Amino acid sequence: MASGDAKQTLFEAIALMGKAFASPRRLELLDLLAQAPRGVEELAEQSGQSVANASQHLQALHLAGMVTRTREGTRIRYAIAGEEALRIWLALRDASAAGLAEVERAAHDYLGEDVETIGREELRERLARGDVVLVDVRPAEEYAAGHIEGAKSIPIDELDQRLEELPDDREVVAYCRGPFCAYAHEAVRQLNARGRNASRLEDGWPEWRLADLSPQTP
Amino acid sequence: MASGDAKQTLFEAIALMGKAFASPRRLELLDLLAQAPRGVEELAEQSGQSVANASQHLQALHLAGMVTRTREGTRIRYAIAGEEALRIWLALRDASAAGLAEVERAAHDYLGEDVETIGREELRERLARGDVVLVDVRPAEEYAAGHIEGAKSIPIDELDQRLEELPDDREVVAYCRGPFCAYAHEAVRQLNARGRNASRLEDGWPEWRLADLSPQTP
DNA sequence: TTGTTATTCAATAGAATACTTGATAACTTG
DNA sequence: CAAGTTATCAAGTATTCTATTGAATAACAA
Repeated sequence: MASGDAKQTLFEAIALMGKAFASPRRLELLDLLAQAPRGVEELAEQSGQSVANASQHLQALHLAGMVTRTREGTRIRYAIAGEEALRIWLALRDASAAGLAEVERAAHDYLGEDVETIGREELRERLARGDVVLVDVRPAEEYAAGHIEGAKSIPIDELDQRLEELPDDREVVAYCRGPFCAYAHEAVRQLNARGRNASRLEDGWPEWRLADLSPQTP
Repeated sequence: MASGDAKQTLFEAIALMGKAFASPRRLELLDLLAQAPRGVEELAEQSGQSVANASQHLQALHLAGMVTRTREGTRIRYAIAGEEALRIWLALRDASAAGLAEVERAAHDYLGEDVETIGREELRERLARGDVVLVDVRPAEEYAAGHIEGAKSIPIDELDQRLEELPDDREVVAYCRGPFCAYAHEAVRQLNARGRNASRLEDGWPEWRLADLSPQTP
């Protein structure tokens, strides 16, 4: 039987990847990248940290194989590394949410009171029937980087000015970054306040995409 | 919109869970627990670390919600926390194996040359047809804690003395802890050396169990 | 009670990590 | 080529993590 040494190397390599998920700052970057690829400066700003720091975290993520980097002229574009990376990140997030009351509480504080929710499968069926208007309320760049087929982009900031763009004979479904993203909640509240029938997709774009990539995900 | 504070808390809570996967020693404990529940002392010994150290790591895993602990008289029995924990651990392990050439190399050093492999689905079909003898070559306690239905327990150490227990009109399939466990490889080599037709299941008990728990896993 | 066994706690030294600031490198554009 | 962007590197300090040691606790048996 081989030495325990090789086995040790194995665990060390996996831990290297695990370390990538051990810092809130890195997770925040990963969360942003799950929506759309970005440059270092944008990532730094949107996650509220210094550029140098963000760069270091991004390198750590890159070393762990969780993100890819491509040079685009003068900027470097980071993107999430692929299905595996996305799957781990979502699994970790969900497990944490399921396990810790603290997360629940924080989420509730952040998201506000509940609004009506619709599941992925139901949405798919109703889209096929032409039964609903689907609105992507994330920032326009994230929509541009990828979105649910058939969705219309109305960033949450512009929603109240662009209400008439939504046909009023159909129910509205809003979605955003995921279950812990406040945009869709907010959108549904605004729509309800205007007397519109609206609900939000239970999760967001990354989950939808992952489900499309590997149809067996629940 | 709520403060970024609650959002921050969210990432911190997830990172807490991520930290659980950031140390090779902890991962080794988790890997053992993925096979069967155990007491602290056994875990310490089987992973080659001091009892106090193992205890601390186990507490970290417990805090992160990855393991459960139950008192049983004078000993405390740790077990992997559930489907979620198992899924994350396997996802991480696979992603690491897929991404890093180093892991490949270490695995190859450890496992030796390739032997014939059979997939989960194929095994399931052939078991249903009564076409193969399935042998669990892990230690007896791990078999006792859970095994593939229809498998016979022959720990790898005893295999050469118990060859006649295997009917020689059927092919043998061996399985063990998972793709990086050497037992099944070794078993197939031994069987081949005796002129038996044998192959190993491509992964192991935890993967089989997870697939049963949530049938959609690939 | 007094051992015995199994586990955890507390203290500590050394290693690794996080974030800051200021300098440097790679590439574009004028 | 010089000036301007964008990203990384390097060094320093504060913090956190890891593994070790030896002592403390909890459950049980004699």
